Amino acid sequence: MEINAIPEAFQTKLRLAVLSALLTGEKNFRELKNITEATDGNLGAQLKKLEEAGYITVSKAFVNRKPQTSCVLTAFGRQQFKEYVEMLERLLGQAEE
Amino acid sequence: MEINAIPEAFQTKLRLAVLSALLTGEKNFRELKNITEATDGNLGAQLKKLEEAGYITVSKAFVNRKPQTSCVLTAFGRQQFKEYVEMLERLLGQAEE
DNA sequence: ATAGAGAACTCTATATTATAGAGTATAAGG
DNA sequence: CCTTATACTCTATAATATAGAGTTCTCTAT
Repeated sequence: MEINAIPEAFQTKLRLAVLSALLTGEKNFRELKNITEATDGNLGAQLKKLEEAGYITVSKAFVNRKPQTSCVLTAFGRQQFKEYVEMLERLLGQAEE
Repeated sequence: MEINAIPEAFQTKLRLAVLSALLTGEKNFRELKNITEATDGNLGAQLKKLEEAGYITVSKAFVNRKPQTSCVLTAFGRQQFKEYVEMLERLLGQAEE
């Protein structure tokens, strides 16, 4: 990954917070809303972007007779996150030599 | 540093690229322009924001009889960069346990 | 049947912010 | 003076994040 080609997924607090939360496993819409403190509309919009970019998978089902949207990080999403962190580590490392 | 309070400095490619470039030492306006491929106006605007936020120090002088703007990372800027990377590492680390 | 509740959406308007690009100030050199 | 180079300021535009209202869907209760 190059410093001039940082994916949009990492360029807002909200999307980054969503990805971070998903690193530790599946989360539903409510959980993400609590974690990020975003409004329904905004969270929905950003989830859609992350899904379209292939970072997460969104699935819908009825759980306890209530609708539930669940989000999981894709292998690609996890990999990109890792590469992003590694790029930053590399830059920071260079500086300390 | 908290995932819900990521500094704005890290929320665009351009500012992040500037900070990254400065990790390895002082850079002048032209160098930053080449590295980031930004326009004069945009680079100037983002440098101003980074300066106002205390991440960098901008100084002006005449070098070889030409005006030269030089930018250096402040201790605060370096520290914040480090904390940002550490936060991401922590999040990534959690996920792998 | 029908009404109501809860979840999560869609849609639209607004606010914020990044960006481009023109114009400007400054100092040096011819 | 007039030109050149640098780096700025200013303004308009484009892009995009966000808020919030309204909608859809399914289940439950009456």
